[in-house]
Amino acid sequence: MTTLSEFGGIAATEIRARATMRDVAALAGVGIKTVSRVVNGEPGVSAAMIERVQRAAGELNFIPDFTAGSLRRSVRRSNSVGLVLASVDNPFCAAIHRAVEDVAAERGVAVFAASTDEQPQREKDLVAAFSSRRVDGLIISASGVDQNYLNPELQTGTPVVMVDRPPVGIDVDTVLVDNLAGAKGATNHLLRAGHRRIACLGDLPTIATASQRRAGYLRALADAGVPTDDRLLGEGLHDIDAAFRAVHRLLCEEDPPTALFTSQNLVTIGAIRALRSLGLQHEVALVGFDDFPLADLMDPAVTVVAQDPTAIGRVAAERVFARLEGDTAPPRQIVLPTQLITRGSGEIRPHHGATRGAAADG
Amino acid sequence: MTTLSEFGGIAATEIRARATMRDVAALAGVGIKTVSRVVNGEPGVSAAMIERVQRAAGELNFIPDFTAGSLRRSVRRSNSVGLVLASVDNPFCAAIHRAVEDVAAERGVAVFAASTDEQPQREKDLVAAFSSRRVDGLIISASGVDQNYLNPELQTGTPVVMVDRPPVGIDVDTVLVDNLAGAKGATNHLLRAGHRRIACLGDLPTIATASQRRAGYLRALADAGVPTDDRLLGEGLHDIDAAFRAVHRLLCEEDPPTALFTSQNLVTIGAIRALRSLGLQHEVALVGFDDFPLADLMDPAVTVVAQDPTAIGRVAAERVFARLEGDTAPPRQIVLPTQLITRGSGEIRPHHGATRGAAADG
DNA sequence: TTGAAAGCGCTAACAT
DNA sequence: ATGTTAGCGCTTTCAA
Repeated sequence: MTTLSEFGGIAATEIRARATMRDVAALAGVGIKTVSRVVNGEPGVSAAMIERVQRAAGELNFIPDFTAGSLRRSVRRSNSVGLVLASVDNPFCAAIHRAVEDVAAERGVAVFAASTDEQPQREKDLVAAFSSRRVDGLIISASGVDQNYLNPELQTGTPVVMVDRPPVGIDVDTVLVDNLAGAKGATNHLLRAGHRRIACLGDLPTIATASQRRAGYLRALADAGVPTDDRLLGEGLHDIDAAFRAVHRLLCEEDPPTALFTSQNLVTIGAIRALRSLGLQHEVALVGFDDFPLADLMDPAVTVVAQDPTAIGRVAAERVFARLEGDTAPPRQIVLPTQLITRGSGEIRPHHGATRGAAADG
Repeated sequence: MTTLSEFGGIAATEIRARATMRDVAALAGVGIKTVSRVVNGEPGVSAAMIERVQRAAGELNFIPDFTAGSLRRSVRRSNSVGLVLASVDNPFCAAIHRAVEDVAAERGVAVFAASTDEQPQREKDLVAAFSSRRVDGLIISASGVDQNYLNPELQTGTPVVMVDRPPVGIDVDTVLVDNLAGAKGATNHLLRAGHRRIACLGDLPTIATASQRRAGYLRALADAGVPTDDRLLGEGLHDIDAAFRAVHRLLCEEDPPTALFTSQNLVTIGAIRALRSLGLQHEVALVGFDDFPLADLMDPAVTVVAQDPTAIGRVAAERVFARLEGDTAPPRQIVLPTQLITRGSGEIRPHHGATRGAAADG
């Protein structure tokens, strides 16, 4: 693999310090300001000068230090934004990330992305890290319960946009999905199919989206006059395994639910695995909040309440840049709609008294 | 949503310029260097001074400008790295991203991530953008055919590590997967199940991984003395739709394959959709290169050659930091193994002469 | 049209 | 233990 030759441990290609504007100016025999003008495409430089400077810059492989420049620039921008997500590795977050990147790239802005793993302290640490790098704006999916710590940052005029979860303690632009309506719609869909024993399986109620989805579920039941049953309310389900265990237990108990509403991606997948392990995937109905790749290729295909993470990311990034371009209107809360996508699992009708593999429609 | 009051369009909370070390020094009534020492935890400051400076810094919400500092620092680091991927939104890339982030975070290093969409020009533009922000290192999954453009960057001593695809024109640390062995293993697996007409469906042969996987497929056939058939070689399949169409056509032609080797994630999914649309998912065997979420929940579950993107990202990041910490050994090529995960689709035995829904085992 | 000098926020080197 | 000065690479200001 080593094709470039080496002599006594010293690489054939010497490490050369990076060329500066001064170096380019010296080589071209001009003033440093002329180089600056050429590099930045400022007017008022003769064609001959431009040619001469560009030749020198090319020879030295000069790449201007953007951050050094912005130290003195009047409109001081780092041309970077910070993106704080649950995990860059999560499909929902990754879609937001990509959308943010696309909007930023149009403006020559680079994106720092980082993951909190839902740890409030990490959220703060990341914001501090981005802040000390003087990002022009922040897009944050909150992990902590309180975003008070952002106040100093806000006072400097740095735009902050919250995504997916509403902020607490600060008043900033926010891009959310209508979790309550989506959850209500999902539950109504199951009620319409004839279900009366519908379980709601969700994440920690301290997570705003989880509690809103739960509220939507409860609202739908109440509106339909269907009594709630605490045994059908699962909480604190954070990953696939926890969801699997909770659903498995639920279905093996007395008087199990005939339908499941799972309020989050990973919970949905855990539920599918539990249903399969009991052979109940065609008996017990399932509607999940949040779409996921290949949901349509499952057996049965999975009915979901789809969000549009790309739209969330795009709108959030647009808010950041609007603020940077001078928008001083009061903070806005933008609520994006959800969409119920029926694929099969949510249209299964209730199988009364069936614990496993049983029959008889309601 | 607007809870903070406004007066005549002027926010109640005035925008205050960010505090500088000088401001803190003035408020604390000390020299600027003392502030620097306290902020950076340097020794040789009395407890009383530390207390006084910290109070002033807190009062002004002082956050040091890291980039300004590194301008003068002897070991000049931005404490950031650039990550250039096909798309941050792709599960394989996102897993690499997360692993890089984790290694970087341990060192207080932030990650710029960006997507090329396989466009060579974008690859160059992104490297230039990161370069002008003086990233300490670069991790790149090549989209272009040639990485010569990185030479100036390399001359400055910036560590560059290539991931997933080998570099052309430069000699740097590289983290790859054993594509040839993996593809050969997948093909052998199908041969062992009795298949003789095995199609190979891949991406553009200009993509190194695609051509290596194809080579592995051909090698396996040659070793087994099975003649190749050009009609069974699909190329240039970039997305799910293209793969769907190619596989659909292939299976509807005369003398269709009894097994498929798909050399990439999206191609595998396109193939699954095509098989399903023809009702052949239980007749035609399938082994895909690259694992994907829920592959085990498909019907049939999908046999794959799994890569470990987390390991790729981790190892790549570790190489970058090893170089930054002074490792001057010749560039290394690190080849990570693949793993055949049998789940069902790859163990289907050949159904001779079957075009759709037919029977009779071989 | 061109360039010299000052200074952005910070650290290094050198006082005190 | 604390402070002063110069200077990182660039842009701004202002002069030529």
